[in-house]
Amino acid sequence: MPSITHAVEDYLKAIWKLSHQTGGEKVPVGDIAIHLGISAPSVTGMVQKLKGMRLLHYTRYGGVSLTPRGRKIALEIVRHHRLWELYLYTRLGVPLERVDKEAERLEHVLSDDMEDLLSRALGDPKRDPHGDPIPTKAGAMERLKGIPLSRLKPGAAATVTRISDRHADKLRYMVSLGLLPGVRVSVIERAPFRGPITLKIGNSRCAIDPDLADLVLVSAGAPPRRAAAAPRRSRRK
Amino acid sequence: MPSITHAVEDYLKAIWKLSHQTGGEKVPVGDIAIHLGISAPSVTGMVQKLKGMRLLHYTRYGGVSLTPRGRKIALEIVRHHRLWELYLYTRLGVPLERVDKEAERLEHVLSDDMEDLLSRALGDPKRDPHGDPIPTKAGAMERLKGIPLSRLKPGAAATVTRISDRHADKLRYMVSLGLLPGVRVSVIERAPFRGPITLKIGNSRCAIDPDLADLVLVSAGAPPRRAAAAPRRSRRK
DNA sequence: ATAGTGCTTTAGGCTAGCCTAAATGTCAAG
DNA sequence: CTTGACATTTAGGCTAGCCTAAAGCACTAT
Repeated sequence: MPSITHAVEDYLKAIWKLSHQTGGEKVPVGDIAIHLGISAPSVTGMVQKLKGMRLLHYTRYGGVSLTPRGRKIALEIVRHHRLWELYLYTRLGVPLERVDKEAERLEHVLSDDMEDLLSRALGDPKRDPHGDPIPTKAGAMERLKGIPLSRLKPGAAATVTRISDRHADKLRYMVSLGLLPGVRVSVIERAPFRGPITLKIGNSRCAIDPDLADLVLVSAGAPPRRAAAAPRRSRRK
Repeated sequence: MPSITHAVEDYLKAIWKLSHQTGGEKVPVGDIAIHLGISAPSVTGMVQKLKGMRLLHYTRYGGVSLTPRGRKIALEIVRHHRLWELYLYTRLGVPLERVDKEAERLEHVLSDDMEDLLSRALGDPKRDPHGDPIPTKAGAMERLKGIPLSRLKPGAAATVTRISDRHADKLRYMVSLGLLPGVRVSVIERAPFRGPITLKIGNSRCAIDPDLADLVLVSAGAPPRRAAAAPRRSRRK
C-alpha cells in the first residue's frame, strides 16, 4: 500500500482547492495539471494511483472528486499551511506576500504533536493572515462569508475579511495600500464599464482596478473587532 | 549539473558529523551507511555522484572527506538544524528529546531569507538547546570546549555545557534529572571500576552510569551565566 | 607468500514522479 | 451523422535513490 508522499499531499490539496473554489463537484484533470504546473499525462497517472489508494473518485475522461479520506488529508495539509502562514507572519515577520511560498514547503513537515503545539502557541487561531479560515483538526472548516469588494455599491462601507493569496505581486500591492483583513473600507466612486473603483482605506483614498477588487472579500457591517495579529517586526539593525 | 537535494544534504551533514566527532580526516563509506541507515552500495553510489559535484574527495576503498564547498553546505544544514531546535524548544515547548527528530525534517526547508528572520527572532543565538554551537552564516563554528562529566574528579564542581543529542531515551532521562546546559553540578563520589558516579545537581543528588556521564560535557569553573532560554510551556488545558 | 576476513564496489533491479509523442475519447457545430 | 477541436489517456522513457547478490580489494595472520 503506497504511502502519503509530499506529491500525494500536493495533489490532494490542489484538487480540494479547485473543487472548493469552483464549487463544482468534478475537477478536470487538465485543471490540476495547470494548477500544479505538471503535464497532463503525469496527472492522469498520479490520479489513477490515488484512486487505487481510495483517496479520490475517478472515471476515465470524467474528472476527479475527493473521497472523505482524501478530503481529510487535504484539509490537514491546508490546516498545516495556514497555521504556518500565521506563524511566519506574526512571529517571524515574514512579509505577507511571501508566507504562502514558504508555507508551501513547511506544510509537509509538521508532525501531529507539533501541529498541536503550533496551534496552541498561536492561540488556536481561526484565520490565517489572509483571512482564510483554518480547518479544525477534525477537518471542519468555517465557510468564507462576504462579498467581493468589486461588488460593493458606492457609498457603502465594509470590513475586509479576506484577500486572495494567489498572486504574490498583486498581494504585495494590496499590502502597500493597507488593504488587509480587518481594515475598514468604503467605496467613494465607481467608474462605469468596470472602470477603476475609488476607495477610502482608513484615512487615505485610492483607486483600484475591479480585477484587483475581485480578490478582496468584504463583510458588510462587521466592525474590525480583531484583526489578524500584526507582525512584530524586530527593529534592530 | 545535479542539484542539492534533501538526500545530498543528509549525506553531507552525516559526513561532516562523522569526521567532526572522530576528528579524523577520511570517513569510511560503511560508517556513513550505518549513520544514515542506508545500505553500503547505495552510499558508494551517492558518494561517487557527490564527488562528481565536487562536494567531497573520494578514492576507491579510501573513504571520503568534504571539500570546502561540501563543508559549507553541511554547516548550513547544521545551522538550520540547530536554529530550528532552539526555536522548537524555546518557542513551541517541544520536549528536548524530541527537537532533534523534528528539526531533522525542518532543516531542509528553510530559505535564506527565513534563516535570517529565524535567527534574528531568536536573538542571533550561539548555542542550540543541547549546548551545541550554531555555525555562523559564513560557516564558522565555535569549538566545543569542556570535558566529559565522566572525567570530573570527586569533589570538583562544574557547569554543564552540552549534552549529547544522539540517544533520545537517554536524553529524556538526563532531562528528568535536570542535567541541562547551564546547570551546576558537582561530583560527590565515584565508585571504582567505572562504577556509578554520584552527583549533586542543583539541590538534589543522584547516581549515574559513567556511560551516561560520557555524554555530558562540563566546563570547569564557568558560572551558569545564561542558560539556553527555558521553554515557556503553555499551561492551558 | 597466501588464505581468510571483512569492507567496498560493481551489476542489475525496483519505485516514485516526472516527461514527450502519439493515440483516443468527447462534444459541439455543421 | 460526421468532422474538427480539444481534452485526456496510453506508451515509452528518464532521473533520483534506494535495494540485494556477487565480485573485488586490502590487510592480517599464519
